[in-house]
Amino acid sequence: MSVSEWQGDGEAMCPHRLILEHVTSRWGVLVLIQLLDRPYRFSELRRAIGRVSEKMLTQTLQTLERDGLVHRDAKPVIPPRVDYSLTELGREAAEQVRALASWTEQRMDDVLGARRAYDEARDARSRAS
Amino acid sequence: MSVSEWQGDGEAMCPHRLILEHVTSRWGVLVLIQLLDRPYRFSELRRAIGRVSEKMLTQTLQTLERDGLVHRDAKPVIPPRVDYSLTELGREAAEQVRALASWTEQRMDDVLGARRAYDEARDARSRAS
DNA sequence: CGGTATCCAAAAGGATACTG
DNA sequence: CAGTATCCTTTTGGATACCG
Repeated sequence: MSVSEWQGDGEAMCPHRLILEHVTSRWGVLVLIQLLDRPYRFSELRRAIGRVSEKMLTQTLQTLERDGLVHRDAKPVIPPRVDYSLTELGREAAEQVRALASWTEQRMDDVLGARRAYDEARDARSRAS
Repeated sequence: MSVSEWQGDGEAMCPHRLILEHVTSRWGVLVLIQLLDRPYRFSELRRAIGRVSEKMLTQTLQTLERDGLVHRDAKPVIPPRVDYSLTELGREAAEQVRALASWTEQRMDDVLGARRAYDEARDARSRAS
């Protein structure tokens, strides 16, 4: 499968790439993984993820809901209560994303080591010049 | 301007999320998947991905190289020739990313259907009000 | 509580010119 | 060819105020 096969036909980006970008977006990744645990209320989700603004969380949830990955259950009570959960489609995506996140966690030390080596090599080069 | 400056990522965020963001970044995803195929030269990679500026491709490759995911092989010839390939670490990451991309492709129709349903429901609601 | 609307700052990204 | 450097535009994201 070639990357260029996903590209748009001139103006818009191809749908495949767009969906992938929703799923791999900064907050999309975190929301999907968090919801694998269990359903969350809006504020609860915000606290669980941490350092996400109301605006970005709203935007992310709406995008994921529109793509059919997240189910939004707004209960008509006072005060309002809205629960978010994964659809079956969302669970599939979330599991892929979680696999990637787990890999990242397992291999973090290797990456950090590679970074140190890279930076040291760069510093040595700049001293030599 | 130093590399670490424009690469940003000053140690504000936890390393785990940071690595994940490099791997899932817009161009990072495309580069990793493309390099799963075989090593590529810079311009060759640029053509294969398409619609990526020189600047962004350079930036992405440097970030992935620093994280130890991509190997850069600059041959001291005229004209310059630089080959990029995946490291073992990079191959592991790329395979996870490719799995996610494949899922997206397989499930694209479901997502597009969900979107149509969402938009129609929203339009119906706005007409009713 | 769970949003929306608005404004503003910061970061990403593109175009162009230039270099070894 | 494979980049850097610079300038500029676009997008992203946060802060704040307000609403049902």
